[in-house]
Amino acid sequence: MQSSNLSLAPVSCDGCPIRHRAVCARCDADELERLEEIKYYRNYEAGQHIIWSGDRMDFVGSVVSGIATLTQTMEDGRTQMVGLLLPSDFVGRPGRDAAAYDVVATTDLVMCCFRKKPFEQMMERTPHIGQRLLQMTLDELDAAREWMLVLGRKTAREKIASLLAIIARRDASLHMGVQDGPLVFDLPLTREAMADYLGLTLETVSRQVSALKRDGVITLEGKRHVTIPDMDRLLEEAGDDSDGGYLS
Amino acid sequence: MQSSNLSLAPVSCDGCPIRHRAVCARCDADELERLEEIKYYRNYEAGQHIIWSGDRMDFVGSVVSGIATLTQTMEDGRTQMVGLLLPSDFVGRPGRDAAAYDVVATTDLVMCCFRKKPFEQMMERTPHIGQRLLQMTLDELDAAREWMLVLGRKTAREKIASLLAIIARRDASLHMGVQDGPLVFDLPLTREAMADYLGLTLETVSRQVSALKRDGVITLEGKRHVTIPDMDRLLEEAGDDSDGGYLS
DNA sequence: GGTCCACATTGACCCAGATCAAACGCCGCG
DNA sequence: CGCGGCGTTTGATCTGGGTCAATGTGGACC
Repeated sequence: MQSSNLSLAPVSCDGCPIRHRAVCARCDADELERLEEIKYYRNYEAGQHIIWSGDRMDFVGSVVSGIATLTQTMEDGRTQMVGLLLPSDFVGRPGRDAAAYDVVATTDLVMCCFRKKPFEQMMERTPHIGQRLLQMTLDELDAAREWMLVLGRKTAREKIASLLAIIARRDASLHMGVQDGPLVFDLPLTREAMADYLGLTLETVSRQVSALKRDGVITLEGKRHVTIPDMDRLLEEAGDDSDGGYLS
Repeated sequence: MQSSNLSLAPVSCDGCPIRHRAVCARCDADELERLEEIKYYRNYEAGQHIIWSGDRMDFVGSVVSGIATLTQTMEDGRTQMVGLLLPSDFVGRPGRDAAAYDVVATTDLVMCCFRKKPFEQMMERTPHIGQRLLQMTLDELDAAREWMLVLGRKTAREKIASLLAIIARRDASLHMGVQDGPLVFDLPLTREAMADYLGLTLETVSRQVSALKRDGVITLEGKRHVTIPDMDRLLEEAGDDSDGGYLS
């Protein structure tokens, strides 16, 4: 189950895979040095709770590798995912004591943690960190608002198509090969997690994925390996502007 | 229709009603002075479009008085509100050229605008602005995520109750009288706007409002004036944790 | 190779909320 | 005073997606 409990974390920021995308992106060598003093790495296994909603937070940090979900749950068990955390995404909120959401690792995961108090102090003195965090927060706010349209107004089929488009797009932006061929990727989520993201039941997710497959919008190998022969077609199914023309 | 086209805007920041809640909240006298050089006021009438999605933005700014909505619309006309802008809320995104959403005034409204370029430059030099904007953006992100739970998982009745609770709460926090009596306020939204906020049809909104009234959860005078005899009861109907215990 | 278990698919049925349609109430205006 | 329009309510009907239940599938472990 835990293929390796050895730390796969980078030892210093120099070789860090998220060095230029995380909160620390704008920091210079000097600032980085001070960050290193308050940072430490933690490993989590797939399925493990990283943070429980309501818990006192004594750290903030960045996802270095792996994937986690941010979820909210009502007393009766209804669950809504409110964020998907990918490498370089920030976890926690400076200036708040208690966690507002559950954070769960869906794959094995490495976090780069900063002790909260010193990090907050450093934010006061280091504009670069706050500036970068502002950028990232604005991006997340945009993503959240995009998602509100999906949740509030799209049909089940459009929801699934939207999710696939998002995952495909970020996956493409990761291995930045500008090959125009069919997109291929692995779904990092179970059907249930997809349902929690989309405000659906897992049965409906399963049915709509099957329908998209039947209609040739996607191809499946196994349950997780997806091929998208025609991205425009997928975007059409998602109900998005066909031009897809918003580059951040 | 336009009761008064005269500027009701404050002339200087000193007497400004949102002085201590807007982006400028942390600014000192000196910084405020520099802000005043790049600011100007604009008035809008109820119903007027303030910003069209996709338009080039040459300003950012704060709502001084009045209420506006942030909405996203699909080609086929389905619309989803993604934000409700109240006095002190910030409009526009530094570092982005094109507006991502439609902004529409739902009441007569006054905006305090800053020319975008100079504002961005000033943000670089004035940490206080960025810090405050970060706080505000984090709050909005939390609100958006709260809303994702409402959109994705709540029933129509719970959605209406949630919206009423939110409006009641912010209204209470405005006229900070800690009177524990029944809450009373005016709905700032039409049934259609409520529907756009909640991902419902206006008929369903109307029916559920009637149902809450019939069941004594709320009282209505006319179509807009709402009394909430028992806030805990309303929160229960909203499906929220009964304790309501998150103070920011 | 067989068993187990978690994940996934598929089917049958039902209901909350959408859709379509009609009518109400209120206000401003000729 | 009657007219028209907008926001709203209410009713009748339809349907997308939820619910409940059974079955399929593949990988880990004995």
